[in-house]
Amino acid sequence: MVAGASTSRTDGRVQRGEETRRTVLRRAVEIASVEGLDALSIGRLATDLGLSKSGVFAGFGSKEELQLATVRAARRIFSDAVLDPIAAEPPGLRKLRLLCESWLAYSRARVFPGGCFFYEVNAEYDARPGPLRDALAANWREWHATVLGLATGARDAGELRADADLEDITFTLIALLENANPQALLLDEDTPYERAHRAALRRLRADATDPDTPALRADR
Amino acid sequence: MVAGASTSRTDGRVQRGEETRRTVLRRAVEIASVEGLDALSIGRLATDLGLSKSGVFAGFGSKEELQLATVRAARRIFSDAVLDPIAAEPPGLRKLRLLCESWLAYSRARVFPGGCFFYEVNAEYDARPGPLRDALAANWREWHATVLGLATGARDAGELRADADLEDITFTLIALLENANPQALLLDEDTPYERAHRAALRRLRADATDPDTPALRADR
DNA sequence: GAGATATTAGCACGACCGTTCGTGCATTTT
DNA sequence: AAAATGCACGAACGGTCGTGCTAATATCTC
Repeated sequence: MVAGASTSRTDGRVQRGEETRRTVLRRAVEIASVEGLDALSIGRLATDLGLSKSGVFAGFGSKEELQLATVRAARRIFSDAVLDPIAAEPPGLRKLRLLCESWLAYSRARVFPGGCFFYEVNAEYDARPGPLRDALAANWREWHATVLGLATGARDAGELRADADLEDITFTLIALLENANPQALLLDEDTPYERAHRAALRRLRADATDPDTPALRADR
Repeated sequence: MVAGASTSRTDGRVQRGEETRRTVLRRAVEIASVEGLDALSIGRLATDLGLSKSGVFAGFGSKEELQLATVRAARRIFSDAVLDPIAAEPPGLRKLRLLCESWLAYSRARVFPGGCFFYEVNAEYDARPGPLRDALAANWREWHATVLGLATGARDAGELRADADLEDITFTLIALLENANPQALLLDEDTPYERAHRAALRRLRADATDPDTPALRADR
């Protein structure tokens, strides 16, 4: 009791439990990316996955906890899809550019069937106080800090001008990326991704110390 | 019957009906801007407004029709708040800049309590086929065409370079504006509006024939 | 006035919601 | 072998949902 540290070495029961939790969350993340966190319903998840409603419920304790767990699961997926591929890249302008491309590929490839998970749920909860908004705000700050960190790295590497407003650059890049998503989905087009890519490179070039660096060629 | 053209000159009955419809829609638009079109419920609207559920229902015929009417109502409010104020302005770079400022003021002032109505509902329905998505896509195209039209006006006035990519400019401006909204709401900050404004001016300046035109001074 | 017409109210329906409860079952611990 | 643990089940709870029906009410035409 002192430290509930042990479910022995390997408990097949809890292992099975976590497996179902994962199954539920995999589906939950899909639904939420298309229809929002409000559209998550325990009964529907149960039906979709051939489980019992009470079983699904028991795995999370409440609907809100299910929603929070869904956000956490989405964060991991996002991180795997967008951040991991460029993790090994050394700081610099190239890394920042690769991040943009990685993000666009992530939205384009429909890693979440509804496009960017966070675009959807941020819009859903940005004006509704509560634990969900708090969690989403934290995720946002984390994402923002990541981009800002890469921008800082590029400046420290001497590839962005010393007086560049890194916060403004971060804001602009995120805006361009995020906005490609709804436009591509709503109009069923691919061009928004190209425009976002072009515009992002353009913005970086504007504050680059060497606008002719291979990472920033205009390519028309 | 030949032409159902007449509900006489002034029929107090239908007038009263339209009045309640307006009342319902005013509330519906508020709710939807914060919680989305899915969160609209006939019973809730009735309770909120002291009407009967069936009364509200009868005014629209179906939930989907209520949602579509809500979108139309929001479109009018948006147009009044953002477009009307600059309608008299002659085409040119200044008008384009004023549009950006008008939009930012609209989001900032919470014309809709949940920030930009369309940001919310586009995210909600951009991945869900159906009449609602179609209506939202049409609205988007209209908005896009408006911005593009102003950009074209600015170029035709000789204030934007002839070879400027107006589509890219339009995409970028919209992205900057729309993205200020969720960030301001989610983090409860005002700075995103300032960043969006600065970034929009910056983008326009980049393709302006005379970057020192008063409409585009950097102001720091 | 009478009668037509359009808006609103009252009520009931079936479906689904989140949640609670008691139970069965497989696994781990003793 | 017995006890304890943890997951999943089915049934049921009170609510709310959208949507029909029918009746009452207000306003029009005549």
